[in-house]
Amino acid sequence: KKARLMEESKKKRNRYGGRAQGNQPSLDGSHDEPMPLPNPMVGFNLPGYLQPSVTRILPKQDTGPPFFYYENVAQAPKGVWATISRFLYDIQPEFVDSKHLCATARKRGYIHNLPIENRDHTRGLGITERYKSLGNTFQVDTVAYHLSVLKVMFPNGVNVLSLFTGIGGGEVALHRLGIHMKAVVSVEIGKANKRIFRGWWDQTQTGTLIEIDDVKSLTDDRIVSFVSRFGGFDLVIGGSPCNNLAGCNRYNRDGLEGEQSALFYHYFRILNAVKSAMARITFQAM
DNA sequence: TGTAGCATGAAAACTCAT
DNA sequence: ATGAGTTTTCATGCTACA
Repeated sequence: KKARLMEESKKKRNRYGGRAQGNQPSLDGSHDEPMPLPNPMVGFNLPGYLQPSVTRILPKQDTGPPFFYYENVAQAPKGVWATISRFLYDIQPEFVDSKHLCATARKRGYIHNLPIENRDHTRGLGITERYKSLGNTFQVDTVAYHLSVLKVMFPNGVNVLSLFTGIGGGEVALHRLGIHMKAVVSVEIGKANKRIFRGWWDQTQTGTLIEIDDVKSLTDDRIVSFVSRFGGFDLVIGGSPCNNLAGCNRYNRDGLEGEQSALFYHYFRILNAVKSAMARITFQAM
């Protein structure tokens, strides 16, 4: 019985791996390398957490500018995070369960005389669509914790390249941190998400917002022109689609080569285009 | 045409034992 | 270490109904 189970799981793994791998062989041929998730899932450090915090020294060429911030589901199919890490300069992922940064179960009473209509910036969506958009966005408390280091580094504000903006969780995090956004180039394909984000921006921000529909249409040439127009980006931020990675997908969990999740490679492409365009600018200035 | 409501499994981590 | 049972998971497709 044991042998049969082993055999079956092996077969399944091969079938799954073949599909996930697609016709795109991994660069070093090993897509099954281990990337264990930490337990507890607290990332490199947490505020007030009694545990040795990780010290990390990145190679000079990987420290930026620009800073970048990439996100996806922790529990992706095997090998996916290893691949993502390999493309993003072998930087180790910081896995965090947001339950360590926000309390979802807190019963409180509130007495106030504020208006109670039009409270949150996701108004105007149906409940199904709203739930989906909220479920897909950054967890603002967690992202704000990670981005909080930027506050003292950029007292005059930041230029942001925002990929897969969604309803703007990253921008909301920056805003809550009191970090001014001088300019945001936002790439988002969802009409409802764009409407929500634009509405929030117009009501809370004074900086420049440029909207682009599709990462595929953000060509290297356009990136060069944006970089020269804004003098470079301080932050490239985004979480690429999880559709083909997420555990609850029963139909197309095809891994990083899946139809939507393969857009990760555009994040990689665009980040490198920004880096090289910015390197050229500083070289010209010298 | 669009959406609320509901049904649909499996990979992989996790727990707990040996 | 290994294994069996349990738990968790940024989803998708169909149907009824407005």
